[in-house]
Amino acid sequence: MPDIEIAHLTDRLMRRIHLALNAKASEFDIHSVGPAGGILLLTLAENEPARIQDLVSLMARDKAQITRGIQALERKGLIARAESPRDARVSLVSLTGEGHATIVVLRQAIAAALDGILAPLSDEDRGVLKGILRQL
Amino acid sequence: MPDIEIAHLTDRLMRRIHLALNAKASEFDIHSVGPAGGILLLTLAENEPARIQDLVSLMARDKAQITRGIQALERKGLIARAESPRDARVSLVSLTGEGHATIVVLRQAIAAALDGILAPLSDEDRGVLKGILRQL
DNA sequence: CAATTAAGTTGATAATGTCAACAAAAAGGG
DNA sequence: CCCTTTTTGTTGACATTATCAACTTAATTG
Repeated sequence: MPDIEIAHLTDRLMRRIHLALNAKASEFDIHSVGPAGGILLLTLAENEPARIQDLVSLMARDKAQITRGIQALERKGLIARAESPRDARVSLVSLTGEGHATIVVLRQAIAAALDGILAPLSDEDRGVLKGILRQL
Repeated sequence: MPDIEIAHLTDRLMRRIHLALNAKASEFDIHSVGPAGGILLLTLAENEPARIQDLVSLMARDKAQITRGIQALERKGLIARAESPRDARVSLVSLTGEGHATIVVLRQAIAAALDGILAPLSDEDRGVLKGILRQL
């Protein structure tokens, strides 16, 4: 019987985070970016400026999704694009001021939800978990 | 700056597993149960027989989703329901022979995909990861 | 320069997720 | 007991997310 448990548990953890956030979304999701938009913003914050392709691999999602996610956030004024000087096909995406402001709130909400879920873990275990996940 | 990284990394890991499996789905997803159906079957296998409500909490999904997932698998002959003798509202779901057979294949496919993704981890780290996730 | 490859966009469609309303049975309290 | 409240599961309607192929434009390669 092959071992699958990690996949199983990961799915569960992800879903719990999702549900916890969703339950309180109205309190912090001011621009209604939704889960997808939120992840996009956060990924962007840590990799600014980024090309669409970068986001595709960082987020492990289809490029069509990223394109549309970016367009939605752009319409809301949370991000802006600049043309790449070296390649006319790519546009470099970065956060606007409003985008940065949004992220501050987002981060706190996620941190709070996560904290509730990770409660049974010691600080040490959290560190270990993070370290292991980073390798992947 | 609150710490969010674990959520981030978990999302990524989940997506990678999803993509890896999706890419080879045609090779093993004989009954086209899809990701949702697969998780349902596996959860069921480890908690047989289960009530809908059990699956709801085990899988951290909405009850409507579970109801429909169960109906789909039932139509495919992979699971069967029995009435609970103590409570006329609940039906106890369990795998049929065909359901069990399906799971064997499923497990191997997931194990293979997971193995590829977890490659950078030592056996020890995998154990630690599993242990930590179990606490959650 | 022609052919191929890479980046991004769009359209169409499928799969998942959410939420509220509902029926039927159980549980609890006077 | 009866009445009210809860629990369990189902359904409908809808929103969000995911997938896949076709296509445009620009870079790359030989």
